[in-house]
Amino acid sequence: MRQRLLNIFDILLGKFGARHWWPGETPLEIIVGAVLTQNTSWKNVEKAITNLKDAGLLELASLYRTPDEVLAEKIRPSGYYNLKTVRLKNLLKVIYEEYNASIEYCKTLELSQLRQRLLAIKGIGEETADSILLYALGKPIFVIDAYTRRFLANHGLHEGRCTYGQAQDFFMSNLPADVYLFNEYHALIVALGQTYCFKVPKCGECPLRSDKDKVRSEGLL
DNA sequence: CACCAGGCAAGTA
DNA sequence: TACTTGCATGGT
Repeated sequence: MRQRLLNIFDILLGKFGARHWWPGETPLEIIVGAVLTQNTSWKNVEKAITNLKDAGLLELASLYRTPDEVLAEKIRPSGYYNLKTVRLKNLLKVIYEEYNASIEYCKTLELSQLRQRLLAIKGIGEETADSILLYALGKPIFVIDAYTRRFLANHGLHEGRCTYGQAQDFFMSNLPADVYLFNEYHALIVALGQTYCFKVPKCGECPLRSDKDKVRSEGLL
């Protein structure tokens, strides 16, 4: 399976090229994007990020002291704005009070301990935590998302439905713990999903949306 | 008009 | 453990 996964990686890399993820210039921008993109299209998140940049708020101290009502208005385009305002503040509070108000300091901390602390924050689930760990802090952990689940189901790489942890274990036990590889692999799966758009029906028992979509992406792989 | 998008938490059974 | 629901905007 290790060779199969590495082979798929090479094919995807050849097809789509290096993705240079995460789309964001600074670790803070990546962290903010990770929260704002929860169940939301990246296009809408871009509008929100632009608003924050224009207002000079995409900086740790500014963001932390901005009143909730103001912050909510800036991130409005990303949806669930009241919820996400609280989630961002919860996260910033931990960075401020427990991590020396420094994202650089966070990078020096141990992966599993940091992950556990992030998951304890209200509004930070597994995908958001892992996106932050991998893309903002450079920790070797594989990010699982909706695209990745469809990818696994469509290509029969994993039997039936699996939990987040099972999907993550699948990749991490079959690949070397390499930040570059995890970074690029996840980004390439997203590129594949966005290109072939293979969805899984909510109601159906079959994990595959349609044979047509499966064949299209299988033809590539 | 319906449905979806790079989730998460809280409630129910 | 396994559903269900609220959260909300913008694009198709």
